[in-house]
Amino acid sequence: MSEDSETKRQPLKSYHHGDLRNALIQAGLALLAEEGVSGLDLRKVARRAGVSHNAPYRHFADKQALWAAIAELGFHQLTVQIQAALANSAEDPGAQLTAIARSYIVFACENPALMREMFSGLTIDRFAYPTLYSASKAPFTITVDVIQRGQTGEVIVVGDPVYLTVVAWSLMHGLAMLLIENQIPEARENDDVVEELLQRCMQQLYDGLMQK
Amino acid sequence: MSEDSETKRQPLKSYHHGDLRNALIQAGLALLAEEGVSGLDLRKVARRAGVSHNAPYRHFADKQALWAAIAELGFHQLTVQIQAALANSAEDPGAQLTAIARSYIVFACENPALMREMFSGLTIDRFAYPTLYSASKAPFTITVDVIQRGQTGEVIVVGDPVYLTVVAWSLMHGLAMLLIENQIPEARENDDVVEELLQRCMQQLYDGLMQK
DNA sequence: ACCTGAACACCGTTCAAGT
DNA sequence: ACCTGAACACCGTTCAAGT
Repeated sequence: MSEDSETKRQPLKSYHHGDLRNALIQAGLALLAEEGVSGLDLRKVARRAGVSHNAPYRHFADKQALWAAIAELGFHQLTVQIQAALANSAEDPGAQLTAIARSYIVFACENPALMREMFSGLTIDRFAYPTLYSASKAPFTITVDVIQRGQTGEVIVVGDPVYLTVVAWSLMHGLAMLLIENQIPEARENDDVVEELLQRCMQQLYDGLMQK
Repeated sequence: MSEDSETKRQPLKSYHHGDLRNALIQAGLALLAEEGVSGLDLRKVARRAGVSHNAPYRHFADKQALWAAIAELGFHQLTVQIQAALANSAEDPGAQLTAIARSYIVFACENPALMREMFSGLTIDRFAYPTLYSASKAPFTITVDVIQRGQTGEVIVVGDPVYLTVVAWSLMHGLAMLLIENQIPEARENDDVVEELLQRCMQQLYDGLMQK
């Protein structure tokens, strides 16, 4: 929440509060959590940050650019949570993949509006916001690594690790998005059911769906 | 496109063109396809339908209600395509699941903005737009049926068919959403890669990820 | 019933100006 | 450099009124 420990130290307080860019992003995150995607507007964000309605234009070309910066921070937060989960997980690649999927889904359920914003079409043109685009790929890259290590240890089947990662990522992403869209009403407000769904998804992925 | 063959017959032409409600939905679909989600606004939709900017309020409580109606039609179109694909597919449950997934992904890639609108949070409160919510579950229900038939024929593993469907649906939904968000750049504008990804997803789902 | 025109509050963006 | 106030075009919604 307060990432400005060193910038605050200097008495530079240039005109307003030293780091308006960050203040705007934080205000946007807060509004997203409180009011959802439809509550996000530029003037409201500026008001919340305590500046006039066009101060943001000093830091962002337009509304979309601020939205992109918010989404980018979302991807960084998600990546941090995934890495923390991996650090606390067993060496077993199966357990690691499940840990990644669990972080992904917990993050989505705790930040549904942010998650929607992150996957709202901002990265369609992947060169429009290059830092957003590359931030969005970090979870993918982490998963590729885990799968490669699993293959080296002969725990995971052979095959192009990128393709295998697309499969695993699609599964966790789909479950996350269906959950926040409330398409699986049994799981609404019920963490046990969410965990059960996660377990079943991963188990089916590991074992396969077909009768052997 | 033209679903008004019988309403046009009568000379009822009440005031404007007999079925404004439908004309507004069609105009919205067209705008969505042409300009994306951000191009959707109520006044523009009304203009395109040839009516004043508040005529829509005779048919929809507010902007969201029209958006919900558009999303609902999207789910119906998706359902029709899935059913058509199933009708042309072999009896084999594996082939049928792949056919469902292929329709789902082709629909998403051909209508990315509509797909985003369909899963944009409108169904979070699943009682806000009940017909939208029930329309959104049709693909799920169809998949449950296929899986149940596969279990009866002892081709698909035993287990709660609803849970198994959540797994399969998450996988196809996740792949579809990642594709339209351009998170898998190799697949951009390349139908062969999309088909390859689909095949790998389904194969991995059927066979399992782990070394046996 | 169904549609229109005027009106209001509000948003995104621009511009000239202030420190 | 960074911020403000006025201005413009536009949107969502409401209301009184027209056929």
